[in-house]
Amino acid sequence: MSLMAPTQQVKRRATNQGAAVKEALAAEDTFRSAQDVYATLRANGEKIGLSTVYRHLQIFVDDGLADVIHKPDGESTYRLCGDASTTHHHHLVCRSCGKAVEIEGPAVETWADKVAAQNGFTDVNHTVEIFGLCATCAAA
Amino acid sequence: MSLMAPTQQVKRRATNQGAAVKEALAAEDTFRSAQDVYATLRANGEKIGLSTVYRHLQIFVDDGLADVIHKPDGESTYRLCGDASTTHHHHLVCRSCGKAVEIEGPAVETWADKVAAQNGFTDVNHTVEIFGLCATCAAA
DNA sequence: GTCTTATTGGGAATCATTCCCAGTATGGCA
DNA sequence: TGCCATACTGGGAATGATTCCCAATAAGAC
Repeated sequence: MSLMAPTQQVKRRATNQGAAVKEALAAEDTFRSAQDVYATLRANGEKIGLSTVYRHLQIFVDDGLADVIHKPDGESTYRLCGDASTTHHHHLVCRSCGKAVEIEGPAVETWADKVAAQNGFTDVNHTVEIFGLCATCAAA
Repeated sequence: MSLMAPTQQVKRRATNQGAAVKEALAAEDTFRSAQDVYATLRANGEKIGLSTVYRHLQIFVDDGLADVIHKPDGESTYRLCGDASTTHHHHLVCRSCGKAVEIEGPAVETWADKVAAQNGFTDVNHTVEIFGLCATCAAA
């Protein structure tokens, strides 16, 4: 989402908690809320605080390691994304299980820029999320 | 955004408060938060409660009179939209002043549907919002 | 090992939004 | 025109996610 220049890595220590959060996210290819990740970690016996989970999630986003999407109900959900920072992309998200598929739409990008320019808008970015029911959830 | 069948109007009374909220929204073509609308109304001497503002805003949305967009920070903002219910459209929003321009992108619609179908997703809908700085705000 | 300081976590604080419910006002009806 | 059933109102409590604060803890450099 950020339009800043590539975030330069700040000095950052390697901690168990940070690794745990990353692992939790890596375990599934779905968008998960901070609360959810926290619950999972605790249930897993991990010793970690909620604040810390939020902190790391935010760091991942800042570092371009994770994508965020805000569910319609306002909750923020996170997911690790391979080369998210290098490849701008969007998501097709299952509104039931959260499973997400990365999608690209070059046409959409150019369309967005064009429309913005035509209306005199600058410093533009956009959000495109497609919600639906994945095959699995639809069958259930 | 809803995929339901056109909401059938429930019996609904005409009240001063309801009218006031609608007027407040109609006064400007920008997306405004409930808190914002509430503050404006009160500042304007209107006798109305915060709950009531939220209530009417939600009603407008349900009735297809208004559009909602969730700002990246999670706050919900509302704006009256002429024939929103009949014409599916998106918005180009100024991230500074909230001013919004209605835009259409037939290509985006079909693209979204196609991508979803290819991935086995059903019951699909999507959100597309473009944020930027309008000419006025950019100049300031 | 020691020291500097980033990191942690738990509880308080914030904030938007929702809930609850007794009081109020609208619309229908006689 | 007056009355009644009930939709609407609003203030404060409740909720829930997220942020803040800060003393205790633990990386990592020398």
